Amino acid sequence: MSPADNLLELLSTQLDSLNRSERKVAQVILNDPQEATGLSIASLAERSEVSEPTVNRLCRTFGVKGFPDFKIRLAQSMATGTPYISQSVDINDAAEVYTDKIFSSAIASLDATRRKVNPTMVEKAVDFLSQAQQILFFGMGASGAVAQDAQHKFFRFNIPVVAHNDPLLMRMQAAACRRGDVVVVLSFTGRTKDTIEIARLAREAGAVTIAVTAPDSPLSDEVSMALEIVAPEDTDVYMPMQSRLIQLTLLDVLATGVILRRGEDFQDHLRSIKQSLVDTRIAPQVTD
Amino acid sequence: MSPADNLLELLSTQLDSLNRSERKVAQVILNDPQEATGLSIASLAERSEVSEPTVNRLCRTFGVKGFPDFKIRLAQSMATGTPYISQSVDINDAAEVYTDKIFSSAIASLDATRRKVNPTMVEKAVDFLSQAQQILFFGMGASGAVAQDAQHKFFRFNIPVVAHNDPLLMRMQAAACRRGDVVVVLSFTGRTKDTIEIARLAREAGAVTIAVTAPDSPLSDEVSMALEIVAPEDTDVYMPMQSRLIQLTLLDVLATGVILRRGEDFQDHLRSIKQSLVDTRIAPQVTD
DNA sequence: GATTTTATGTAGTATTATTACATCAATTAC
DNA sequence: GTAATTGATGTAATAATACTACATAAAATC
Repeated sequence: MSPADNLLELLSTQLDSLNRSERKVAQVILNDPQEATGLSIASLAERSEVSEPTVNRLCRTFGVKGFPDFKIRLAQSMATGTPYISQSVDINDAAEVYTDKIFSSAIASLDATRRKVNPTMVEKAVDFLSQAQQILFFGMGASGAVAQDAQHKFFRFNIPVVAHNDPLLMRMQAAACRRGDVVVVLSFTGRTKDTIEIARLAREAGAVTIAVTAPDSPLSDEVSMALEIVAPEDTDVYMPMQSRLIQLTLLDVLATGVILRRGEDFQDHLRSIKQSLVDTRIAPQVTD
Repeated sequence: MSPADNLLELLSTQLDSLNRSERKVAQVILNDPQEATGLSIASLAERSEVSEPTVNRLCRTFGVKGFPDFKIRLAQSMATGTPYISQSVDINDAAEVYTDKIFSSAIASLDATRRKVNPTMVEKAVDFLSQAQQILFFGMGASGAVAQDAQHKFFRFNIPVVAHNDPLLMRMQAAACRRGDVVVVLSFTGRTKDTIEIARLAREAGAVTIAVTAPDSPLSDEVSMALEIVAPEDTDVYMPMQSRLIQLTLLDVLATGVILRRGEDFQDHLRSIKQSLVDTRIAPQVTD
C-alpha cells in the first residue's frame, strides 16, 4: 500500500496534530467525505470557513500533489479504506463486535494477499499440477486440515491424490516419490524442521515440490518452487486463522487453474461428480 | 449503487458503442486506470492522440459533470467497482485474472456473511461450547476438513474434542453421546440424509446439537440451534469453495468467543501451547 | 513586553478544463 | 458521381480552478 492510501483513516487519526484551521477543513471532509469529493477548493474553503490556501496546505500535509489529487485519494480511500482493517479482538467485545472483527480481518488478509500473489508462480504451479502423475499434500497441525481439503478438491481431477498430516507417513511417502509426482507442502512459517526435511526428501526422490509458505523461509529455499504468502500474524495471536484461509483460497486458485487447463470437456466430468451426490440428499438443491 | 458507479466496467462494456477517438481514450484509461486518475486532460488527450475536447466529451458520455469529476468516479470504481463482485471464472482467463476473481469472490462471500450472522445465535453457541464436557465436530466431504480444522482449534481449550468425517464413526459417536456433550454438525446444504439422521441420534442421546448450515434446511430443524449461513452457490460451481471459507471463519468466531468467555488467565494457557511449538522450528519466529 | 516563530489570509499568476466555433470525414440523397 | 447533410473531431478563445508569493495576524519564546 502506498503511503497516502488510507486517507480517511489518516485524516481522523492525525486530526489532533493539525492546526486549528486545517482541522476545521478536515472535520468538514470527515463529516461527509462523499460530498467533499465533489467540491471545488473554493467551496470547501467556504464551508470550512477558511481560505483556499489553507485547504491546499492541508492537502500537502498528507503528501499529495494538490487539491485535485487529494480528492482522488479521498475517493479511493472511501471505497477501500475504512472497512476491512484487521483489528484485534478485545476481551470486552460483545458477540456482534468480535464477529465483525474476525470477518473483517479475514477479508483484509485475503484482500492483501490478492494483490501480492504472483501470477507467474500460479501459472507455474498449475503447469506442474496438471501434468502430475500423483499429487501429495503435506501439512501438519492446522495445515493438516488444509491438506485434507486440498485432497478433497483435487481427487476430482482423476489423478491419485493423497493428503497427510502425520510426519512419519509423510516421510515415508516422500522417500517413495518418483519422477512425475508433485508434492505440495503447506506450512505457515516454513520453519518446521520436519516439514523442511520431508520437502528435501521428496525432491531428492525426484518429485516436483511446491511450497505454500512464508517468503524467504528455509522451506521456500528447499523446494522446486514456492508460492509465498504473508499472513498478518497480529490477528492470529493464539491460533492460525488468517494464514489458513489464505492457503485454502490459494489452493482454490490452483484447482481452478487446473480445471481451466483441462478445457471444457472436463467440466462435464466435474458436473457428474457433483450429480452423484444428489441421491444422498433430501429433495431440492440439484442446481442444474 | 448509483448509475455511474462501476465506471470501469461501464467503460469496457460500452467500448464498442463509442466513436473512434473516444474509444482510443477509453482504451488508454482501461489500460492503466490508476495512472489515468493522475493525468490532466491535456496529458490524457496526448497519450490517446486525440484533442482535449474529445476527452471531455467522452466523460460526459458517461453522465458526469466533467473531466475532474470523471477522474473521481474512476478512482472510486477502481477501489469499489471491480473487486468483491462474485465473478465466475471464464475458460479463457489468464492466471492473473482467475486468481483475482477467486480471491474477490471469497471476499464477497465473507463480506455478505459478515452482515448476516446473528450475534444472538453466536452468543448462544458460545454459551453451549464453553460449558461443554466434550465437543464433537461432524462433517462429511469438504466439511470434513472443516471439522478437522475445528478440532485443531478447540483442543486448545482443555476440553476433549473429536472430529469425524466418516458417517459410521459419526453414527456410533452420536449414539454414545451424553448430557453435557456438544455436537457441531457441519453441512453446506443441510440436506445430506446421513448427517440429518446423525444429528437426530445425537440429540436423542442427550447432546446439545449445533448446526452450521443453510437456512431453513431439514438439518436446521433437527438440531438444538442452527447457525445459518448462505453461500453464493454460483461461484461454487464444481466444488465447494466459498461455503467452506464461511464455515471456517464462523468457527473462528466461535473459538474466539470461547476464549473471551474464559477470561484473561486463559490466554496464558494458549500462549504456552503456542510456545511449545518453538522447538520444532528453525531460528526466529517466536513472536513474543 | 519584545522578538521570533508559526498560522492564516489576500491578491496575483499559472494551470487546467470548458465552450463556441470551424473544419473535416462520412453518409445519404439526388 | 456529385452535392448536401449529418456527425465526428480539432482549434482557439474563455472561463473556472487551483497554486504561489507575499503580507498580516496570532501565538510562543525569551
